[in-house]
Amino acid sequence: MPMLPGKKTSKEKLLDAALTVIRTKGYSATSVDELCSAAGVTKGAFFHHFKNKDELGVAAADYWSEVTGALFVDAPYHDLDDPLDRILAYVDFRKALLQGRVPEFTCLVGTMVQETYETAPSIREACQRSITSHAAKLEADIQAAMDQRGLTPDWSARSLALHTQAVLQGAFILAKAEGGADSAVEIAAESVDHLRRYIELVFAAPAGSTRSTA
Amino acid sequence: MPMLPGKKTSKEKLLDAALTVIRTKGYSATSVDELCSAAGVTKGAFFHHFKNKDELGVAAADYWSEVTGALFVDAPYHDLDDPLDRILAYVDFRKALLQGRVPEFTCLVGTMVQETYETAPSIREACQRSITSHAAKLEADIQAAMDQRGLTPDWSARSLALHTQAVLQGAFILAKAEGGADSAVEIAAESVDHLRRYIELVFAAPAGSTRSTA
DNA sequence: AATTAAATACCGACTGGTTGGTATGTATTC
DNA sequence: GAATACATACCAACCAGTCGGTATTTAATT
Repeated sequence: MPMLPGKKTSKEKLLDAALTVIRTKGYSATSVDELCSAAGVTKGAFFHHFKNKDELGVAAADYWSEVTGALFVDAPYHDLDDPLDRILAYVDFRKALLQGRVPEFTCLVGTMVQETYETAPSIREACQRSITSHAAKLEADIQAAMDQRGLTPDWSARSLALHTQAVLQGAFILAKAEGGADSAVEIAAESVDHLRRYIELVFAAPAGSTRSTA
Repeated sequence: MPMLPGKKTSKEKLLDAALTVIRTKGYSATSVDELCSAAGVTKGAFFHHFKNKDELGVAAADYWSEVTGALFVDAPYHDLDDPLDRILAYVDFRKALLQGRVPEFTCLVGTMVQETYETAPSIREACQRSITSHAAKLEADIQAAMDQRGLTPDWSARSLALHTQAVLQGAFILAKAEGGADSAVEIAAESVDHLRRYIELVFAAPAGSTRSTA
């Protein structure tokens, strides 16, 4: 269906609106009507593209993976030679994204899965896909850094990759609880700082040896 | 209002039901009617004790602070002499609590604040109180451990205390996304393991790290 | 190139059930 | 007797989802 380029379809407008509205109000509190008026489309358009509200939730999670995936692919840190540098640059990049108001830098799938993990299995799965596929890219660099240093710790590359996502998701919750924009950003950023320090330490200190970090 | 001891009032029954139902379905998706039937009381009882649904949300957050506060006060790790041991024992205790099904070990206020931070300021504030007051108890031990070792790092005791809460909240989100009970618990526990390792490393004070001259 | 058929992309009024909340009543406690 | 602690019936607004209709695009046929 090649439409006029630059002209967004109703489906795209609805998905864009979903990212904003759901991150602001949550999934359950977001009504189909509100989504439609935010997107500037009618209810008929909504139910033409999505069988029901849950199917929009799944599509929104997938769309989120696309949008954020493109953001991280375009990020500059992939060029670095040392895999550990790439990991740390990723963390720095995540910290740099903590800007503006809370609904703008928080994670759609982290928000949605909290509300739907028991009541909407298809949405839960879509959110899990989004998180784990993102973590998998990081896991590759973590494994490379471990191999390069000959590290064989009692934790896996996967667990550390998921841990980074846990810290970020938790930082978002702290920011939401804080409320005010500036202090919320600060609190989230400090958690990311701790995460960065952990990664430095855990890669710097194989049993016994000490190494101060730059 | 001293009633027959052992006989729960409608208010208590509603608050107990709120902890379970809201953690399972989220705040917005939990209807007043459902709360009442889960608690075995009528709607009249609900609106006798709470002006509106949001006021129950606030009361539930406060109640959550009471219940969990009592849990941690009774925990055995307070006896330890070394403040760092107390911190690590706290983390171990949090890890030990990761048992059973997801709605049973996840956090009420972390769930609620995600949905309400923009739409219900009073609930957001109650959730913030709950998180920060809990973190404050940990912060005291962290500060004591820092003082004992003469550590003057570029992070504050408060930021590390909040970071522990971020990791836990993030671990809950990962567990919710994972779905299946066993693997969900495992993923959350591994994040707590990383947190414990970070605290050990950051207090290990290797040569080259900042130390005060006192 | 013109005509037609069929699929796609909407539109917006409508529906039946659910929602948070109210009004009015009564039984019990202080 | 007055406040507290419920109970029940009720309501207007809102909810997700439906349905018949129309405009537009694509494909097939002539």
